[in-house]
Amino acid sequence: MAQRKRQLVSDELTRSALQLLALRGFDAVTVDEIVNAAGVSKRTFFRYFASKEDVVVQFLADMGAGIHAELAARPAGERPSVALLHAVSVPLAACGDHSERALPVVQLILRTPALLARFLERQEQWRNDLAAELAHRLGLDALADLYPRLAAGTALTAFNTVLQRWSESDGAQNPAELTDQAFTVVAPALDAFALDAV
Amino acid sequence: MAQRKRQLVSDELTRSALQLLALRGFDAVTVDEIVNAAGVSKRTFFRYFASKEDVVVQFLADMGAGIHAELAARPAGERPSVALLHAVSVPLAACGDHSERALPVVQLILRTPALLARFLERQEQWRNDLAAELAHRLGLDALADLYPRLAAGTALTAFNTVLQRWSESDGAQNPAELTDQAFTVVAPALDAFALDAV
DNA sequence: CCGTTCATGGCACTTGGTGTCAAGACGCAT
DNA sequence: ATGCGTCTTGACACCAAGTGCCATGAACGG
Repeated sequence: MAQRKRQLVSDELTRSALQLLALRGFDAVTVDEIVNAAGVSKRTFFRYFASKEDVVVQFLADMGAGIHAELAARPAGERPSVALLHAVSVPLAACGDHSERALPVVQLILRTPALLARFLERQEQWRNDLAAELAHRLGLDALADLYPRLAAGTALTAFNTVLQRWSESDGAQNPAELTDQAFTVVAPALDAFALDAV
Repeated sequence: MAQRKRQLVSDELTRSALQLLALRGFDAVTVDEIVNAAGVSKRTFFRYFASKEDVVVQFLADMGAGIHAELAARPAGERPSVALLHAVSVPLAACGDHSERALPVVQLILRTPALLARFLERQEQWRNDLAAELAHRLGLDALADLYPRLAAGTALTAFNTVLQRWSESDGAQNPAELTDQAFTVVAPALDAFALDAV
């Protein structure tokens, strides 16, 4: 029950924050304004979010866990390019399905340097997780071999490129379609190891 | 002459900053300490650098311009994978040649979240520049086609992976060698467009 | 009904970063 | 040498992000 109350406060905080930030831009809104709108104290805000950037980036943070989980769930023998395509497709398709909410946030992040920086920093973590998962799938050493990190990074490059194009087109382009296109370009590198093994 | 004086102040600032930051860590050093060591005012510091992070990241910022210039200088008909390999190799080889100075800075950046974030943010700019240059070389539309951005991002993924491995090995591994290895994995994707054209 | 626990709010404080202005150094012309 | 713009700097005040600390109050269990 205390759990639910926490969730409630957190939700209200992100709601107020995203509304204000999307409306007036990241730098023009102070944390004091956000907490006033949400009806809590500034001190409480920083108990829920590590920084002003976090309240926005957190909103997309689940995607990282989602990609990782999806990759782990793919069948063991699947080619890396196919497994990664599916892993990345799920959250991107979700974006396309909820453009109303997702698009403003994505655009805000991609257009605000401070937010982009934090977002990319988070992605480094995703990349390490994906690399570890790939290494596990292929029986490689995540630290010694270059391939897992390269493959994870390349997949995330495709992810970012799709997100960027989707954002720039104001949601006009279909994320799922863009993802497929991106992976047809990138797949040869992702399967490089598997092909070498053959 | 005023130009040289500016350069002198800037150099002294970066020198003092890097020494202190490498010694005690990014968060444990305040800007006031840096400017005291350099003998200038805090206000002057922020006239030279946009942020505390910048004084470190700037140190590597030239690499971006270097990569771009190198790519532009490659022969027109060269395959993308080869052109990008050379473009990325130059600054990485320079790192290997000056490990004494470069390694501590790279390690500081990769180990400090705030610095990593700013560094990656800068790289987004590199990525756009490289994508534009690639599009120009291949007669593509940098905005409409996915390939240029994917290729630029993939090359930078290789770049980052090499940097990371070099940093983690405390400089033991040879950057030039790592770069070659990374590009043998990644090359198939980089040449995907060229092969399609054939 | 009492004590514990936990989230919150308020407050003081540090630090990064900016606007403003006056003072000094330099080059240049008279 | 004198006077005049220009450019750089330092000092000061100021704002906003973020943290440590402690009192308070509400929910929960005995």
